Amino acid sequence: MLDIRLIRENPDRVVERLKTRGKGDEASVARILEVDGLRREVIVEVEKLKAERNAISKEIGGRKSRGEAADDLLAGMKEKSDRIAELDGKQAELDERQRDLLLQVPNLPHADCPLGLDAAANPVVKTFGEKAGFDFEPLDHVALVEKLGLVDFKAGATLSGSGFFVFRGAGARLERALLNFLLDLHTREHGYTEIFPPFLVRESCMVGTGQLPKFREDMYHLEGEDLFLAPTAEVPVTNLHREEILAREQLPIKYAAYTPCFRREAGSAGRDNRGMIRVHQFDKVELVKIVEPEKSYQELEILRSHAERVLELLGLHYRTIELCSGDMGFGAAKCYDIEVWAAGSKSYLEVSSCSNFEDFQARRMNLRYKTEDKKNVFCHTLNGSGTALPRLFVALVENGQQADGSIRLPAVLHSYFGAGEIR
RNA sequence: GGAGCGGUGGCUGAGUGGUCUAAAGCGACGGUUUGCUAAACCGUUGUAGGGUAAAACCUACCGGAGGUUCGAAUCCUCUCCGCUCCGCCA
Repeated sequence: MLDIRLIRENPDRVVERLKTRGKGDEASVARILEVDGLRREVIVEVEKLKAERNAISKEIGGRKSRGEAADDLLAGMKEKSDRIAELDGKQAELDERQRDLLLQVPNLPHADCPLGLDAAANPVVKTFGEKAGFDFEPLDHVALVEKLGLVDFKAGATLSGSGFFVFRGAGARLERALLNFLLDLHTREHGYTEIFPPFLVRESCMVGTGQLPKFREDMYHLEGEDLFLAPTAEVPVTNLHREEILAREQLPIKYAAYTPCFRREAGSAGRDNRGMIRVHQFDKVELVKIVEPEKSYQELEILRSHAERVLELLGLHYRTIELCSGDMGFGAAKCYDIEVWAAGSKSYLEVSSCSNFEDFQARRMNLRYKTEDKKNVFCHTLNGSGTALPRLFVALVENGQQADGSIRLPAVLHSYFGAGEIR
């Protein structure tokens, strides 16, 4: 959520920055300012009336306690109170309208963010390794996992519908091995505190991290209960500190959490619907940071390096791209995507998205810290996948395949998996 | 699911309709005194919004939302959260 004062004081700058996203969001700035103006007019009037009422009530109290009559003061008070109630109602309505509008406005892209309207304008900022070479035609993961019995797509469809799958045998074991590897890496070597949160969260948490109110149709919602299935651990983990004022010494806070992620993927029917690339439930280890504002961009670079390290340890070729203004997610001010090469699919798969939200989420969830000079200031929040699993699984399977159909695993996984290859 | 008890400032905790401008204590911060520390004494001490050139100042906030009243921390209704016990349960 943007600061209403920023919009009030620098509307032109806000409009100019929102335009770089290319989604027409700047149109709401004028409406927000209009509501804000009306709102402040009402506030000035109602507070003046309240001050008068308070003064008269106090005088009435004083007289009554001395046993004096106060009828002259009581006259007209009822009308005054009714008018106050009326204006209070009007103000509440305007407050709500203003908040509704503000919650729909995306974050302002950072000044460094490359300008552009879609993925074509995203610069590659780093590449690691090279595409694996094969002296045979590599298969894609669907063929490989079915041949080896690692994943059962049909069973997933039977149980839950399309977009769900079942790991079996060595496939399930590899998934579990990867989770352990990732959590160990981030907690032991990168200094994150492990969190295992609830997978169901309140609406207020979904608003806090920015999924709601705008993206409701992408979320699973429980019938009869006001709970949502978390689409990412970002939601429960970042909201761990909602409505808090943290001590400066607590920062930076660094959390790593495994959760399954639930996404309806409404509107993307037919896209990537083969295999495990785009599914309704998948596993992910997420990294979340809560930091001081001055340090958030430096923390973003570190966060990104932690996600990249996963692929480097696994020996997987990847590229990191910087998202341009028009391709960034709703809450991000700056964002990197990390894409791993999958030799069978012959494509780069997004396995991590590392974002700095600045104070966008913190303002929504009222997450602050006390500065050295005792001011309460919104924290900056960041998160990045470290990493998403099914696509990592795909890359390992496709890049590790051998001519006989077996799969060779990177050395760091051997102890986790209990073997060096799957056959 | 049932019954009961609670929710007040950074913390403890008083407060059953009118100077509540929320007592008192603790803590924290500043000061005086002091060889140093401690003690003692004095003072300060929340959040948000509005307002102003800046101030002054004003408003709201006692879990949340409504209501009663000229006036609500206090009375009423609903609700959320916590704790205890019972039932059920992996």
